[in-house]
Amino acid sequence: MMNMKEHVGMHPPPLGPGGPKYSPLHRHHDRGLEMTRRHCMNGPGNFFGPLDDSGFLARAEALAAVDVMSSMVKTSQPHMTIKNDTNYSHHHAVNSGMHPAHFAPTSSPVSRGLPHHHSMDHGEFLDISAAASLPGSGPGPGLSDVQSAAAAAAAAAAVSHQSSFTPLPGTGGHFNPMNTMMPHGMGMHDIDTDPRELEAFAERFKQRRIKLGVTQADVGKALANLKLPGVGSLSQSTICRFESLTLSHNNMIALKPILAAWLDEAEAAARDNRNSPGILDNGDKKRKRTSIAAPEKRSLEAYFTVQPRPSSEKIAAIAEKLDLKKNVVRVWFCNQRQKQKRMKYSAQPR
DNA sequence: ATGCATGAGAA
DNA sequence: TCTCATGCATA
Repeated sequence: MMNMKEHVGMHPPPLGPGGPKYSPLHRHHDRGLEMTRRHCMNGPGNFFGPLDDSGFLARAEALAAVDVMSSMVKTSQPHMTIKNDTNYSHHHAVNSGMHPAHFAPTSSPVSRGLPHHHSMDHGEFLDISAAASLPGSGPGPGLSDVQSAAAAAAAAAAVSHQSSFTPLPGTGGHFNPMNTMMPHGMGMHDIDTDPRELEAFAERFKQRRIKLGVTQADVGKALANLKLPGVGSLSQSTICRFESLTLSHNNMIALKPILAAWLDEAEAAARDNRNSPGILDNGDKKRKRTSIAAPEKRSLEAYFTVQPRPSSEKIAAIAEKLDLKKNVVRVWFCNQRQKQKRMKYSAQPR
């Protein structure tokens, strides 16, 4: 079974299977650089200063950039503040349910509706009761059993959520979306939204997951198998990002109970040591990814410091100068904005 | 682990 | 059109 999306079918580039590759890799660049750049930026001339090591080349880019910027910078104010996700001031209602397309709802496996201010209630999206299975592809030694057991358990059992993972007292299990502006003296309810709690949980989750011999991808699929209402599968990417806190604060909060539930069950299953066949997946891969060259990326970053939200026209102008498709530029800006909001790099006091 | 992308829902 | 949650593809 493949789970390609509808959209993929629309304009899927001619591509062969890329083949899954894994690299223990590292996290080379970006974030830090990004931040640094922002902090350093003061004037048009400085935007590129810190970045450019090559000199003239970067300079050329800078000039071009300034050109476009000049039109958008009128009353410009170079400054950006790294906004923490506390700025979220809107939206979403809960999950839209899954699509009939196979089992993995790509659009909203979980609930997009994050708890926000006013009336929120959570708990609903974790209501679980399901059955899951795990991949039997044993990566290693003799962990297969554990994995299967874990998966099976997760599947079979329902979940409560915080279980043994949330040592925090206090909120009797309610989310408190508003702690966004508390300097430090949370009073009663930010526990669920407390960054430190999330961080602690993420770390714990990862450690235990590994101990169970389950991969990030396995966890994502197991969640789907649990068939919790409104909760589909999650990708390896998302699990990874959860563990590394590279998700928005709200997203972390929404996912935590779900993952906590899985972990709880998985460990229970491991304890009982049961075996389940587990469904192995196949994977078809397709879609191609466009990549933006370094020079262009640098220019985009420069523009971003000046105007994180360029108008459609500015985007078009930038796209032309950099010889990129307008949509690519637009998406790049969107993604850049999102990055600013990721938990790990948001000014979370710690 | 992370870059580029989609899509639902809110503005 | 943007935001946000997510994912495929890939370094």
